[in-house]
Amino acid sequence: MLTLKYITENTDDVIARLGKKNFDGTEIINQVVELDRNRKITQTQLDNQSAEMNNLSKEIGLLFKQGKQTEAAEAKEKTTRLKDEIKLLDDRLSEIEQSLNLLLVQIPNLPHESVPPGKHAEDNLIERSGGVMPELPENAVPHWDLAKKYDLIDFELGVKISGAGFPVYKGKGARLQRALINFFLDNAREAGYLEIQPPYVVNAASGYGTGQLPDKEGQMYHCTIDDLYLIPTAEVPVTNIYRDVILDEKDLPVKNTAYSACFRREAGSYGKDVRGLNRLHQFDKVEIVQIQHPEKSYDTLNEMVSYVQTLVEKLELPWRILRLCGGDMSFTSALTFDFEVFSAAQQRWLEVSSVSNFESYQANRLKCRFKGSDKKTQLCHTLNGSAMALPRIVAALLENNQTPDGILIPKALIPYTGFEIID
RNA sequence: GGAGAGGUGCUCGAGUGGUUGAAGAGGUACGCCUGGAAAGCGUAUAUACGGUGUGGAAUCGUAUCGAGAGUUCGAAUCUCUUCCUCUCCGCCA
Repeated sequence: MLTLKYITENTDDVIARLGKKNFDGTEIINQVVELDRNRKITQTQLDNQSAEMNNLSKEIGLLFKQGKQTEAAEAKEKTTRLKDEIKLLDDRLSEIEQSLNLLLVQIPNLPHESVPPGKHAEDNLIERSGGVMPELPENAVPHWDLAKKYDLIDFELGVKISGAGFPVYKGKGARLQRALINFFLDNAREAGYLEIQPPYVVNAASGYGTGQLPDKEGQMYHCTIDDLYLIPTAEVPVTNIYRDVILDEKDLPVKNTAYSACFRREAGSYGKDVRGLNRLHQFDKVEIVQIQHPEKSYDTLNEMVSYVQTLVEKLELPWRILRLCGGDMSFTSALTFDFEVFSAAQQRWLEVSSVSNFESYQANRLKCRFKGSDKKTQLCHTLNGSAMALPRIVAALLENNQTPDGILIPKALIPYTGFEIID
């Protein structure tokens, strides 16, 4: 969430910039400013009363020591009134802080100045693109047919065991998954990321830390008996490593990567758009996370985008990078680049990665700070990106590389799969 | 799952109702000392919010000793709830 300080000091600017996200913040921001004013007044009053109380208590202690019982008893009586007032003020302060917090989590992050205006995905800017569009054989088919033909992925079996959206990978299909995971992890490690293997379930505090809770609760699977949530992405456990942490400036940037299965309830629609691997309840993803000094976070964002680009290039997929418009960006992001690869048989661009700079929005909620040589603590900037999500990559690989003889594996991946063709 | 012990600052560790935000030690930083280093000596070393205030600073107040609630004039210290850790037993990959 945005910091109170920033909102109160830049009120008009905040409202204006929220407009780019198609968010009318006039009312809510003014409420916040008003509440904050109240908060300060109440806090000051409370502090003063508490100080008086503390002084009185000390006096009483002294009086008792000196054996002045009557004076002590008199002083005691004075505290009754103070006590009531303190209780009242304390309650009021908690109420104000609660309301404030409730409002703050409803305000999205401010978009970076380079974010293009727009409301929908069509308004996103194509930043750059690359790769070669494949020429498919006449009888080319979408990946769900290929998966069946070569017995790589069994969607019906998944339905039997779990439900729709939980595919079963088999044989070379399963090996391809494993190969891609290792390929992505190895690349990330070589790019300087520390590999992490996080828990797949998290507690509520972690859910709040990265903003899945309270508003997006329905998107996560919830184990109610133990009040734990299945992670929708490794971002959640990995980022929460740094919850309530004060880093040393010289430890920045922190670069972490993690593979995890990702679980999404995603009450989505059915049909062509979500067929096959396009949308799943469980899928595999390698995530990259960086925590960076505020002054360097946009350089880091570029670095991460370039890194992801090397992945799609090595996989020899036609790709393009979109700079998301204000309306298509996530709630928490300041600037987001989406990667899409072209899935030739479906004739569609599929989103395979999303790389974002959250600036201090997420860090503020996490209380992830750093301390520099000037001994001041300030909020870090956090960034993350998928590098990458497997299902759509697999869809594109299958579709684009189909030949009459079978499906060819890109060169960079062969050391990982141990086979060159699926036939 | 049963029985017991415990959770204090960056770390270890003292502290069982009254200037204790917290002794002591270690670590770290800076300074002195040294030709350089070690040792030694000195100083500093939590966070948040609020007040006054500044070029930067500074300074005062409040809260925080796992978390939450309570008793009390006063709680790290007493009570309750809850979370977590450790030991023993049981169960189990």
